[in-house]
Amino acid sequence: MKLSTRTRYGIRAAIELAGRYGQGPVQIKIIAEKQAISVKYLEQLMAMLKSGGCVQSIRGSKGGYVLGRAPEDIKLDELFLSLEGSITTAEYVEGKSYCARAADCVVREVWMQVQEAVMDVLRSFTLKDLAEKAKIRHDTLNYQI
Amino acid sequence: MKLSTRTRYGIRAAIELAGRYGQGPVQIKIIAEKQAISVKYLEQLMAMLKSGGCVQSIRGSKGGYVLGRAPEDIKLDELFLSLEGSITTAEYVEGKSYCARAADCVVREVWMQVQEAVMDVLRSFTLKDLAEKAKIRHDTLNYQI
DNA sequence: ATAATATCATATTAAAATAGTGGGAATAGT
DNA sequence: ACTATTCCCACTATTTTAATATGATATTAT
Repeated sequence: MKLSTRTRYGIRAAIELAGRYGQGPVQIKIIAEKQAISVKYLEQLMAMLKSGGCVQSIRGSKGGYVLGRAPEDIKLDELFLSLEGSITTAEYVEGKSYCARAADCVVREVWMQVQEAVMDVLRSFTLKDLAEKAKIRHDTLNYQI
Repeated sequence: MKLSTRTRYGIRAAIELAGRYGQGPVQIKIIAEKQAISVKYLEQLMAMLKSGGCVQSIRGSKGGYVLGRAPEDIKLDELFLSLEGSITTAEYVEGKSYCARAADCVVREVWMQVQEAVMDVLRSFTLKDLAEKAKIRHDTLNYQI
């Protein structure tokens, strides 16, 4: 139950897209460079985000990636699920007939609550929030405003 | 960020101990049998729980494991940390000088909140709670009270 | 058309974490 | 002494993570 770089990279990439929202497609190599992620690895992460519906792609020359919706409408829980999946496997939490052992059955309720709590926190952040915060810090750091 | 069997098994083993609290040491093979976990694997999990201070061991014949404290004083967050460690690595969340990239720095706050939320949920459950619930269900299932 | 620029798809690899297995030493009760 | 138990360490197998590599496919520009 460690946080994977997959998820960290993926969310950072999405923040990068959010920061450039409305400025046309952003190429993977731009994101990879800015966020210090391998281009080929990032390709796979973008594919996951795309499957999840958070981002869209434009193929061919001058193509790249754009957010599927406005940054203020994309919350982190959605990105997280696209990249990481549920923290508990579907069979485990959602499975109905899993109460063979009583302890197992009881603990299942705990994990369901944990999962809900995680999702609640992630739902409270939008890409817009994070992109703006990152911008402010970035500016502060680099240009000493 | 999937839930590992290590943690699921470990917590179930602790519930088993809680259900037998005050009845002397419980042998690993008893727990393993009741909870359908490999004896040798469980040995390692018990060692982790022991290091974390949640359980104590008694060596030699008629030995076994007992809870380190009363079941009502042991909360799940403690067991979780013993088995799984922090969901984010210490360097990452607790590291101070990690703001090389602005996006990274901003997202760090998210993971800190996630971690706190998880711990809050786990802190709201004691082993006594779970052991009792498991017992009730067990009885209901087996003896049709 | 052709070339250039992208994503897309798939396979392979390396390292780490997870999930176990096995053999015996140390310890305590009888 | 014998037995039952934890303890310790090493080993293995499987899965996941984190890439890397190669080439196909789509789109635009010239």
